[in-house]
Amino acid sequence: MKKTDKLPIETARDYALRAIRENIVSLDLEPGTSISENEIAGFLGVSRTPVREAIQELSKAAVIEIYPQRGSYVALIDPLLVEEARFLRKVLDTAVIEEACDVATQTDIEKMEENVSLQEFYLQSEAADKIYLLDDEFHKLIYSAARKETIHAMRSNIMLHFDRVRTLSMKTVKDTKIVNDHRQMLEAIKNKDKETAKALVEKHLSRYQIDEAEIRAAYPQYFKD
Amino acid sequence: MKKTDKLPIETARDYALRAIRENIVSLDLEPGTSISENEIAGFLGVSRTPVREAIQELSKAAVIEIYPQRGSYVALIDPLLVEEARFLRKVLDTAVIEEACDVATQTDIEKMEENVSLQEFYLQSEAADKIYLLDDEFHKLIYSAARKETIHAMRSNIMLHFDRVRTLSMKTVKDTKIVNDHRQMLEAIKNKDKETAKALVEKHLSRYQIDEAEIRAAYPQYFKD
DNA sequence: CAAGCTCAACTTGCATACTAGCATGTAAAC
DNA sequence: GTTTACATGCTAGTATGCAAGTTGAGCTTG
Repeated sequence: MKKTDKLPIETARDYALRAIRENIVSLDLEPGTSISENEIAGFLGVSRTPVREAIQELSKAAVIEIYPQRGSYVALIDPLLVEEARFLRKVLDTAVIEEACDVATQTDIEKMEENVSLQEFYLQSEAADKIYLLDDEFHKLIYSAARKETIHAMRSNIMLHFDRVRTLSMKTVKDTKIVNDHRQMLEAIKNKDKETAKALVEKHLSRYQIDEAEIRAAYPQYFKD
Repeated sequence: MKKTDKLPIETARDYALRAIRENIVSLDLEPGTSISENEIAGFLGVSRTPVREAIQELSKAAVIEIYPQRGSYVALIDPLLVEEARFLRKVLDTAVIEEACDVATQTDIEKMEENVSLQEFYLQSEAADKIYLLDDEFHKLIYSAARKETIHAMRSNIMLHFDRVRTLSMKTVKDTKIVNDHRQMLEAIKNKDKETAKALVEKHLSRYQIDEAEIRAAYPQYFKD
């Protein structure tokens, strides 16, 4: 597990949640790893209570399994849950980008424009981690433009399952294509072209699906079944 | 706030969550009411910790607002959030019932059959509360048939906003029509008729939308803005 | 050697004590 | 009468203690 510093603004609870979540998505906490409230509390320098609350929340999202009086474990990657996450993302992203085509304001579009430009900039600097963050931010901006921020927040927990696979597939999926997808999505929204936007979402998601079989073969110990 | 007995199987945390949630949906905890961890802990006969965890979860769903060192309040009904919940439900229910048309097994259909039959039975006895529970159960069965149980679980939190309005509109929406909708949905799934199924979902949801303006006029103190 | 028991070391669930910050009422100063 | 300082009592955030249960190592005993 890797340590992150606690930001001054966040509570101990939010800090613990962020730290654990980041480590799960990055796979620094490997699927199947046992974790304990005490251990993490000590590591992060906070007490058990905020850590406990963070673990409780992640167990709701089924990325941590709690066995009372025995221990807690980072859940193995469950292909059925990954599939559910992918289904949810496809259905929601599609519906939301359509809505964004209808109601996005000039301000919304400017924010997206700035974001995609930054992506294109970092593409040249080959700063993959920056692009990763901007990627998340871009999709969030679409939800925001569609006035569906709460849905986006709700989406993020189940998406953790998808995100772990995304981490594993990062090496094979080209940033160039991702950023290009985003640019095209933005143009579609500008043109209020729903059909193109929908098609782009599907194409975008399919990029991560291609090599799941390979990933599973390469990291069998991470997977359930 | 109304008291429910703690079920032997559930933890104090689950008990607190269930009790608070039920009271919010039923509006026995009215929108705008201030609540405190201490108060509820005393009322339910558990300590602050499980109550606190329950409140934290509900604050994530934005039905409780926490102001640190000041207090927590049952959120007013926010029309924008209600709209988001309705949007989410429409998008998801539609996609999921389509999927159910494809993959529902005979066992799934038998469970739904049993549920709808019970609804028709209680319709004659005019047991509205029973129908309410069966209603929720029926929609859950559809998600289950589509193998989208986790999405359903995730759905339930944001749906609280919608459910509060549903409580207020219960008097005007006729159970007869609801149950009839369910019967027709089940038949559509049996016939694998996706188009009819989708149309039924939209019709079904529109029933609750009709009188939002009236409700808002009747209970202005419950609404935000 | 093998089977079974004991017990220590863990785990999470829950309760409670303590801290820090905010709101409010009161009393004193002007 | 108005304002300001402060005491008081509330709040949630956090730390910690205790209870109850599981696990596994190691000893005991047959």
